[in-house]
Amino acid sequence: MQKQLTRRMAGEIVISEKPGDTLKKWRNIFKLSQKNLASLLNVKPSVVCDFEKGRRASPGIGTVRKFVEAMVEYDKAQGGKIVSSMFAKDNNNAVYDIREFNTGTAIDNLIKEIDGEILSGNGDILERPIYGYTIVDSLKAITTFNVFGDLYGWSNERAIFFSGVHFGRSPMIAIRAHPVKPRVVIYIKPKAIDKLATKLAEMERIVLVKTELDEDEIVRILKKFN
Amino acid sequence: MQKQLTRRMAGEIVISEKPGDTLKKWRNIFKLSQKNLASLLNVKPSVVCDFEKGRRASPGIGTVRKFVEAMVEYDKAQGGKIVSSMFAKDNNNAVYDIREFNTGTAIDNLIKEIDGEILSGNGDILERPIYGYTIVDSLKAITTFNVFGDLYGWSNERAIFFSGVHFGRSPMIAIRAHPVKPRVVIYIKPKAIDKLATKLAEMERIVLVKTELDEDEIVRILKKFN
DNA sequence: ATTTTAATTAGCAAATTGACGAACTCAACT
DNA sequence: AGTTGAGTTCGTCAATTTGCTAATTAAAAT
Repeated sequence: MQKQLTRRMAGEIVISEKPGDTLKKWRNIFKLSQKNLASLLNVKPSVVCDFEKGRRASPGIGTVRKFVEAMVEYDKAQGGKIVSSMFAKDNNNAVYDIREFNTGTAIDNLIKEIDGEILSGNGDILERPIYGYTIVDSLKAITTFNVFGDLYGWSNERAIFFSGVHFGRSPMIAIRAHPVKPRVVIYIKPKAIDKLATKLAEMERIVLVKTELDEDEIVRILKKFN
Repeated sequence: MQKQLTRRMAGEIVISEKPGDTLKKWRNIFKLSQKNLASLLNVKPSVVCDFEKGRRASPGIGTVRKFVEAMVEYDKAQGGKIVSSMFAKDNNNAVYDIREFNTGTAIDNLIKEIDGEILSGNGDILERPIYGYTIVDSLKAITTFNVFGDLYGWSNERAIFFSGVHFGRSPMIAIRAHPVKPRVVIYIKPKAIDKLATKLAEMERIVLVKTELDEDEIVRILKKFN
């Protein structure tokens, strides 16, 4: 649940030009001062600063873990606003459970364990290892716009660009239906703008924008941002 | 592209009971021996072992980065089989681009940069910072079963359980349509099994299974696996 | 104009990492 | 029986990290 977020945060920090900057980014997202975060960690503010400023070239993963977990824990204690703003409510989620194994498990072994009956498949294909499983509600999986779960990198504080827009209704309806909302929706070269789209945008307090640039140009331009 | 994978790997390693085990898991996925990986990193095999066995309680993020990037680079040099097996082909993907900023950018600033025209939204809401963006093809986003992108934690070497199955056609059709395939599909308490389902499973060389246990029981049982 | 609050910089002591090499186990071949 | 390959354990040591205190700058608030 929030483990997923801590992983995302940790991964981003580790694989980053400037881990310190990324750390700082997250601290800001959680609306914590250095002093504040330091006290959560029982260290002095200068320690936090040293990490953010990159004085430590390669901090230990224990340090990273402490940092991200402290932030998430803190948010949880405050009601979990930040964390939950980054995830859809599990309510309407097609995924019932998802987990990884640390070592491979043979398929037939797993089948045996769950008392499964094989309807198709045989031979050494059954001996291949698998490394995790997912349980989904098939009905929901087909009827839910779970695509939109993919759209939120880590924060709903973001812009979503839509290309191939005809009237601009469908994207806004989908957003309306989805529990997590972006701050900005930008239509790329829309054929037209349906009134309903702007109405929904207003209702959701989302900034709706159109542009006549194409995707490549937008990408090129946005590269400048850091 | 593969940055996303390195982040996932790094995040998993950092936020893990036993980072060494997770490291090992990934090394196995990339089908590398310790010796092999060590030579990629220009260190001796014992170094790799020390990390996997947890002799270092908190290795530096630089070390983690070196490890995961070496593995991904290695795979890339071999044709990128492993990495690409974990992602849908970009061909059929609704997501055109996805990126994060390291510092927040004001909405109106971004709008200005891309020469956007505001159709709805005003006031200080335009000054709020955003931290990333996503570009999607709306048509594909609505018509593609991108839900299934969510189902693949990090590997297609996995089992997918489907609950609420009626005839078992829809899940297999969706899998057939999706570029990434699981190794095993397990129906939980299906009402019936359509012939088409088994036929498709054969075609895709997927092991198709049904079980009469319910989700909770399966979860409980699978907890044993590590 | 003065005081807080937030963030940065730097020197230092203790603890830990990162890497090596050598010795050792344990299967799997030949 | 002997050899190879993969993986493990451990003593060693230079290089780095971790966390402290104290001093300094910057920006907000009284």
